[in-house]
Amino acid sequence: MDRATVAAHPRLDVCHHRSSALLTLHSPFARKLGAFVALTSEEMAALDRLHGRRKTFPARRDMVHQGMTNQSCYILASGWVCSYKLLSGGTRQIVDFQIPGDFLGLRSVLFRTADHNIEPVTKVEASEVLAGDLLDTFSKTPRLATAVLWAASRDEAMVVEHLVGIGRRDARERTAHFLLELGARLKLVGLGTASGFACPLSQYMLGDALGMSAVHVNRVLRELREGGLVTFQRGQVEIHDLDALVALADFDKSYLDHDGPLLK
Amino acid sequence: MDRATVAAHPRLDVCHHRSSALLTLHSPFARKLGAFVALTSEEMAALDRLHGRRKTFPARRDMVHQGMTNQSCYILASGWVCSYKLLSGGTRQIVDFQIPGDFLGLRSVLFRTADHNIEPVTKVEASEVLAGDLLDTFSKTPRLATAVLWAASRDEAMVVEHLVGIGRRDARERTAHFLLELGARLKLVGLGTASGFACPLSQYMLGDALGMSAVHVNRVLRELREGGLVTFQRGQVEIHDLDALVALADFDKSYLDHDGPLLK
DNA sequence: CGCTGTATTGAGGCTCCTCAATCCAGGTGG
DNA sequence: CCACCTGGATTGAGGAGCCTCAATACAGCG
Repeated sequence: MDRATVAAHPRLDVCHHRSSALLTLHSPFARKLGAFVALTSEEMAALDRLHGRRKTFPARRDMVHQGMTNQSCYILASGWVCSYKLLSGGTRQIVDFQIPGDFLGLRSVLFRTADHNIEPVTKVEASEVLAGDLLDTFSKTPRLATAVLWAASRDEAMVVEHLVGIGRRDARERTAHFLLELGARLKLVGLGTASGFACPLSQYMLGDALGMSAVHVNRVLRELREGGLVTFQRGQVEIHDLDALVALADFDKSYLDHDGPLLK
Repeated sequence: MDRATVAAHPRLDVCHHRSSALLTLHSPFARKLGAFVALTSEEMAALDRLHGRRKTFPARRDMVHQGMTNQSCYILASGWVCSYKLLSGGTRQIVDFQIPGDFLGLRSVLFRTADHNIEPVTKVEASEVLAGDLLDTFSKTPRLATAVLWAASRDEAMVVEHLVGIGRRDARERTAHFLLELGARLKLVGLGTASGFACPLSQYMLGDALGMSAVHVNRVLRELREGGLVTFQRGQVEIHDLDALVALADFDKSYLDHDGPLLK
């Protein structure tokens, strides 16, 4: 994997989104959008201007909760957050986790009121994106609107995969799939390797994400550990038998990754 | 709820998307986008041009299946379709049903290869939208890109609600929620009333959508029927006690509907 | 050094599944 | 016009998976 040299014409820089030196000068978010739409330097600059105030949020205190109106959205710089919905019974379902480079709260902005809660799992740093700025940018830089549509579709694909898992995979398969997906995403932003990653999630959170009880999560993790597949202890996930895990989970990462920008 | 008269300036026509006579001249799809972004007549025209060949598909034969490349997407004119994913074990999970006016296959176009299957539930008529036309339209008519982003986000909200249901609602609640959501969507496009709607889905399909077995669907439907809540027989859903059903399902339809366009 | 949140393990029970039989309606061919 | 066929709906019986409750073990922290 040789690094491409920075070409004169910026369009060419992003033909292979993971190999452009120039891109690493921009935010991980810009790098992500560059995977979908080959961005010009103007578009890159517009993206950079989008980043508003840098804000810090403490762990465990909701950044956004259901029903709030006129929210901003955020681009996550460091830390993990989760998006979840509360049910009347007091239970919750975690829809997704966001890791550095992810966009969050887009739906809360597009609809005027938030339809889900956003809670930092750890201490979080994020750039605020004002709703007005976002919509202005879309009208002035239409290709960015398309790029964000693309990114949103990738997020939707993840939610769909999550739905499939909860609907049709049993607890072991579902857990395996979840860990593999998380690992693949973290690897894409340089926060993990093929053999493992740091993971700040508690078994309660895993349970709320996987649609099962924390107790059962514990039993499943033990089974996976005793089967020599994967270990999740003390905030660290170690993948011991990737192939077996992939086979168990029926994991296909194609929905997470692309070879290059789809729109030239 | 008085009907607004058709104003001279088209921008104003769509302030209340369900009350504009002019809009009914356009496709249901245009009406839906108009709920998000107040469309000018030029934008409307661009939307109309998007509709390509009208195609017919027989029931039960996949229109698109996983892995196909270079797909078109479609705007559904009549009939029902479902989007589903197959698992290695031979089971499937239905992610969503599409009804007239819905856009389908957007993700299959944005990514170059389809990540899910699309199967007509009934005989279907749909306008083909070519991938190139779609992207061209986005660049020439940027507000339409934003509008489609909005519509895609609404779809995502539905998938999220579906995920929450499968993860954290039991079979009765889930089924009730599903029927309510379907009813609300059909009502929005004039295919149902508050008291019921025609529904071509078999109990097998319901099971694949709700993440349960067809046998259990049957038992749950019986319970709901015997409880006087709702009857689903011979392709017809009759809602007998809407309030009780809403309470049971913890149903909040705000994610389906909006008061008016969000972007003026 | 107790407090608090998390992890771990056991016991018992409920939900939902699978397998299997029966019933019913619509369509088809004789 | 009826026997047959097919796909869906319905019901029963037994079992697997996951849940809840509850106890105990840990680890970090003020």
